[in-house]
This record gives sequence, C-alpha cells and structure tokens, in this order.
Amino acid sequence: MKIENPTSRDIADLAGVSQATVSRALRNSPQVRPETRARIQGIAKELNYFVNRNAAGLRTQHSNTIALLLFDETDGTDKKMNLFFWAMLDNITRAAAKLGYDVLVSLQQLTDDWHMEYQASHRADGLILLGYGDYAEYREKLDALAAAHTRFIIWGPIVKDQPGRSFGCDNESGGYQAANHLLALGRRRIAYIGRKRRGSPEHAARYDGYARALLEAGVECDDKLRVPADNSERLGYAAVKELLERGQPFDGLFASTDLIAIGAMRALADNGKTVPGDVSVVGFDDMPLAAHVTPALTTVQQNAEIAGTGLVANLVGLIEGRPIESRLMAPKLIVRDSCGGKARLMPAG
Amino acid sequence: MKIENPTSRDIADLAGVSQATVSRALRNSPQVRPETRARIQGIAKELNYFVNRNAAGLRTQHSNTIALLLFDETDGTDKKMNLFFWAMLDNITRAAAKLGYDVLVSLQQLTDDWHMEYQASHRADGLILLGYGDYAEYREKLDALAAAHTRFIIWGPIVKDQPGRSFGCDNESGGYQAANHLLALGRRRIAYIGRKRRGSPEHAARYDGYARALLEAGVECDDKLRVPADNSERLGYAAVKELLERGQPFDGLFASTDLIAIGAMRALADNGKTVPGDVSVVGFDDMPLAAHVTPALTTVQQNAEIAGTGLVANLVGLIEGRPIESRLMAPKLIVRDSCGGKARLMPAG
DNA sequence: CTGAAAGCGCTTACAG
DNA sequence: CTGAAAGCGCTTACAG
Repeated sequence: MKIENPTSRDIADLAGVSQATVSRALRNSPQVRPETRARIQGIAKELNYFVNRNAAGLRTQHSNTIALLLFDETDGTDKKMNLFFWAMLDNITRAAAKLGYDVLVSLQQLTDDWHMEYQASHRADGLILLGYGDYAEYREKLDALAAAHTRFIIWGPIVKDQPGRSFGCDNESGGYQAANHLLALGRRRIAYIGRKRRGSPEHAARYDGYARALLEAGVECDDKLRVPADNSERLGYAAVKELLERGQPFDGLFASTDLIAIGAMRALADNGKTVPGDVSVVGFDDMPLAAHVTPALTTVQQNAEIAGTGLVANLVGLIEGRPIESRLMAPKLIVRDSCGGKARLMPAG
Repeated sequence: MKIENPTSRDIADLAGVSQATVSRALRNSPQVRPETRARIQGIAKELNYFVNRNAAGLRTQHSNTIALLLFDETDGTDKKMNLFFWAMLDNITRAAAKLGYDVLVSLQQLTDDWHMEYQASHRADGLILLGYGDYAEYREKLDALAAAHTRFIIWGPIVKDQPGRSFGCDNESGGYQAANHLLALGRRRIAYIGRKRRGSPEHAARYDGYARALLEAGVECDDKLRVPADNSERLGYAAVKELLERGQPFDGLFASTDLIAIGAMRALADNGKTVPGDVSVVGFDDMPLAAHVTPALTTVQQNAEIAGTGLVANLVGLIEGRPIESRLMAPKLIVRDSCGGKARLMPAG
C-alpha cells in the first residue's frame, strides 16, 4: 500500500468513493457520513497523503501564506539586522502557524521591487512590512500596494494619511517614561541622543515623549543637549564626545536606541564620567546585550510577543475581511543599574 | 488598461497572440521572436502581471521554495533561539533568493510532525533542518524523510549512517584550536565545561578536539576538570562553582558555548579569580555578546555566511539532481582579551 | 516561430 | 449523503 505521490484520486479508488468525497472528507465536511470520513482519513494517513497546496491554492485563490518582508536598513558598517526583529519573527511564525498560515521570509531593500509581486503571484495572501525606514521614501510603493488591493500591515507608528494599517509601539509613551524616570531621580540636565525628525517617525516620537516629560516637569528642553545619531554604538560614542566638547553640563541621558546608549556609556567611561554617578543613562529596545553591559542598561522594552501576535492577528483579520484599525502597544520601562537609586514615581500626566 | 487580476490570457488577448506564446515569452523562451517577446513583456509589466505561482507550481510540480525548519531546543528558562541561527537565516534567505527560491520558515519542536508534510504538500522542494538537537531522537523521522525521497540538508556534523546529507562546522577542529591556543599561552590545567556525549554530536566533537590537543601536547586530560553543562549562562556559572568546590586547580577553561563561557567568567569573578590573570577562558560561537563582555571573550567563530550559502547551495543541488556530499566548514579562532597575552602558535598536528 | 490541446490536483456549485 | 463535471491558470509536448 505504498504509492509514490498519492493524490486524492488514489485515495478515492482505495476507499471506493468519488474523488469529490475524498476532498470533502479531508476537509472535515459535515456533509460526509462520519464512518466514510474516518475511513478516508485513515487511508490518507496511511499513504502519507497531504493535500497539494498548489492545486488547492489555484482552486481557492488562497495560499494560506503570509509574506514577511524585512528591510535591512543599515549603514553598511553595522550590517546586523535589529535583534528585536528576529524575536518578532519567532513570534510571528508561531502566531501564524496557530492560525493556519505559513510564513515566507524575504529580506529586502527599500529600493527593491518587492511591493507588488507577493500577492499578485498568489504566493502570499498578505504582507507584513518590518523595518525601521523612511516611510516617505516608500510612500509611493505603499500607494501602489493599496491600489492593487494588497493586504498588508506595517510595523510602525500610525502616520497620518499613510495607506494601509499599521501596528506599532507607542514610542512617545516610551520616551515619556524614560525621561520621567530620569526626572524622578532628580536629573534636570537631560541630554537626548538620537534621530529626531528626518526619516524616522519612531525616533521622532521617542523624542516627543521625552520633550513632553520635561515640559510637564517644568524642566528646560535644551537644544544644546541634543545630538542627532543613527542607530549604532559608534555614533553613540561620537555623540557623547560632541556633547562633552560643547561644554554643556548634563546629568541624564536618554538615547533613542540601546546601541546608541551603549556607545554613549563607553564614551562617558573613557572620559572619566561615571554611570550612574555622574550621568544616568536610559536606552530603548531592551536588546539582549542591554542586560549584560556594565552597568546594566535601564531601557524601554517593546514586547516582541505582543508585537508578533498583533501583527499576525491584524493581517489575518484583513485577509479574512474583518474591519481592522491601526493600533499601538504600550512599551515598558525596565529598570537596571545605569540610572542609579530607585526612582520615586511621579504621577503621570 | 487596468485589469483586476490579470492572467496570461488577458495578456494574450491584448497582444493578439495565443496564451501559450505569452507563457513562452514571459519565460524568455528563445523560441519566441524577440519583438513579440518584448511586446508581451511590456504589456505584462504595464498590467502588473505576475505568473500565478500556484498554477505554475501545479503544472511543473516545483514550488521554487525551500522550507527552513528551526528546532527550538531550549530548557524553558532560556527561551531564546540561538543567535547564530538568526544570522544564518539572513544568509539563507539571501542565498536562496539569488538562486530563485523563496524561503518558508517554520519553528518546530523535535517532537512535531514536521517531517513529511512540506514536500508531500508541494509547499517546498526541499528542507533545511536547523537546530542543535539529539539526532538519535529524530533518527526515525530522518528515515521517513529519506524513504519519501524528500530532499533535505541537515545543519550539523557528519554522523555515520545518518540518512541524508549534512553541512556543518568542523567542531573537532574548533575545539582543537581553542585548546591549542590555551596551551600555547602556557596553560596546562585546562578545564572543559559543556556537554560531552549524550545527544549532542557537535559538543562531543568540540570536546574531542580539545582532548586531541592536550594529548598531542603531552598534557593530562583530567576528568576531574570536566563538568557537563547545557547551553546557558546559569549552567556555566554553576559549573565553575562545582569546579572550585572540587578543589582542583586550573588555569585554563574551554567552554563549549559562549553562554557557558560568559556564565563561567562571572562565577570566576564572583569567587575572586581574575580572567585572564588566574584563568584563561575560550568560548565557542562568537555571539554578538562575546565581544562586549568584560573581558572580551576569545572564542571560536562559525561563519554564518558560509554556513547559509553552503546549506542553500547543497540543497538546491539536491533538488536539481546533482550529486551532493556532506561537508564541514572550518571554524576560526577569534582572539580577544579573555586569555591574556598573544599566543605563540604551535605547529599543528 | 506560433497555436490548439491536454492536464497538473484540487474545490465546489449543481443535481440527485 | 454522494457523484459527475467544471474550472482555477499555468506549461509543454505535438503539430504545423
């Protein structure tokens, strides 16, 4: 009873029913008599039969596959994909599997022609777009996706008038929590290192939250304490050197990513400043490294499980025609050693 | 000239040729007259047409897709996927794309029923199995895969009589390099922390290389300096405590993974031992963390790019019917600060 | 160089 | 509850 590549017809012959009945039985159709169904499923199992996905997909026009498009936005020197995305991939795959979807992974450049192919070729029923990038740059592609009725979810902030739905982290709240923590520790000259505007809404939001916290506390938000930096240790290091050269005193530092914070801490140490003695430092991301540097970095954590599950749930909702709205999830401050003594919590708002 | 879901027939109508000619032209068949081909491709582009992969796959019996099966073999507490695998995923996707293959990712348990479905359902033309695990445990599944003529490549060592082909790292050579480095620094009481036999051929090979180096150098390979440990910081920490309690002096330490080494270094520091002053430490993996701990960890690096590219090349070779042999790639010692002064290289062999 | 035709293996109205 | 039939959109011998 071994058949090389069994089809539903082989099973039909063996079971003495029509091929249509086999198809119904394998899909657990209530139309099929229970005993018939059991017999057919038994034979299928014995033959190691699995429905040919190409045939089923051709017929139903569904692939039951999600395409995960990762943009590797790096500056060439630090060619590593953001670790948070790897953690999300893990959760995305699990969440998708639970809903009966496969995950196709593709690494892309923002400049690639990824946008149309996946759904048009029926390789995927929908897309998840993952990667920090300049939304303005690929705005045109998002428009094209929307025009082609492609289902997609963007990981990231809610951007006004942006086509499609997104799911992201409330970066503004994260920046607010970070700055508030520093304020609660008595810090008043709080520097900001990170991108502020151009090309990165998430970093802009982190800055906005930081600025709001300072404003609410009546603390000056001094432009001379702000240094732009992209996401790398090297640039965090350089930014602190720049700050020190400016001669502006500071006792707190909020970096828009952990990598920047880690580079910044190294620069502080190299210049005779202690952390948290002289300067309290907060990062953003909670990458695995954050817990292992010395001192361990206080940072704002994005929960990869909530992110992965949320992205998949929303995309599948879109695919299945349910109404889906863009959403933000709340980040969480993880207190470690880089800020010093336990903060007194300030009332929010 | 907008058609919702254009098919090759739509293009044929527009171009005034048969659907068969469209199919040929899109596949760049030399049979089609160049001008005709150009015209057809122009129309296809304008319509945003992409070949329906389900239909093409059904017809050709190829999916042009590789399934990447990741086994998450963790002890529950450290639920993180090995970072090396994430780096490989990156390289696997790129290598596959270059050869015209998509990558389907799935996280599995060794106990799951992953083994038969992917190829039988025509979702994938072949499998890459990635994950440290007990080969003996899933031997039965490998047999079933082979019996079903599934094409697959296993990431890992070459195991005698194991069905299928594998591609891995020469862990024996890595262990040999690590121990030789310690010997060249004058260390003679070199401890080993890691799994040795049960369920992990790669760790066993690392141990074997270590033992061979000691043997060749005429240094005793003392069982009392060996502590078994699975891959986690916690267990590395515990293993050093165990070693210290045994009261056996040691001046070198080879850990079978970086995580173990990092935990071990912390335990040494907590017990008043300096690294590399009192004890020189070598790890294995070169995870990103390794360069950032204090002191920076000397370790054995597996090149994720060679690994990813090799796995894909071999699998595609198998899929396309070329003869493929199992292979090992050479790991490389990365010297940092955890061993002390520059080693004098010993002649190999 | 091009076309007519078969067929890949399913799912699902339609009929009974 | 079951079967006969159509058709999803391609690729590829076969014929010219």
